[in-house]
Amino acid sequence: MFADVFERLREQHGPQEGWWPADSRFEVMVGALLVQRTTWRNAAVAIERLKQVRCMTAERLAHIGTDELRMLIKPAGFFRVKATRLKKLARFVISAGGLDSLSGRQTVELRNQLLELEGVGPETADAMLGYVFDRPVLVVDAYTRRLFARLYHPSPALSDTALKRDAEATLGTTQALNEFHALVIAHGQRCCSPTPSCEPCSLRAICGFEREGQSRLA
DNA sequence: CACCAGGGTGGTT
DNA sequence: AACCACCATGGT
Repeated sequence: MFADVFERLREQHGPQEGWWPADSRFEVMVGALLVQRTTWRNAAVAIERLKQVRCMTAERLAHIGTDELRMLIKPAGFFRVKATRLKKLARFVISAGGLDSLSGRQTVELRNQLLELEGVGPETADAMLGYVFDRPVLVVDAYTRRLFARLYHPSPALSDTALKRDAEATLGTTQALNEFHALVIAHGQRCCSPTPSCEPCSLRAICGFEREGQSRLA
């Protein structure tokens, strides 16, 4: 299932190497928080503004004034809660002894510690594991659920943990799982809108189930 | 104008 | 466990 979908997505949208560009791993962590429930476009503006004032480091973020931080990240939306969460993230990284120190921990333990952070749920934790700590995990987001709900239709949708387990067992490597996530988003942004409109889409048999009656791969 | 975007939290039933 | 309101800006 995952290998087949991966092939078709890559066929249609091309390789997604170099997705999630950033100058540092810490910048990826910041981006993972800032992009929550907004577009990458808006999050990128906030990221640029942080870099312009040299605040894209754990040390600077931990000490910057909350009001100033709020103003800087305002374009990303939810700026009050996100400012608080960014400062807690920065303090966590510092107290842990830096990202290299965090990298030495077991994956399950690291994931649980990320989940303890305010504002870091399952998806953000997995994004950090995959794109910061090089761990082979599937990031399950709204696009992923929507695509596979349509794929399995009319059968009931798989749980997030079931999707993760299958994808991680099938695709295996961090690179493949990260690229798969990028492909799902690229596909979702073009074809799999909330209201299916996959006319030009080669995965139309999957996405257009409402017009086709049932989903199918063949 | 309404709706959506690469979630998460806290409260209620 | 399944809902709900809330957080807030910017594009279509």
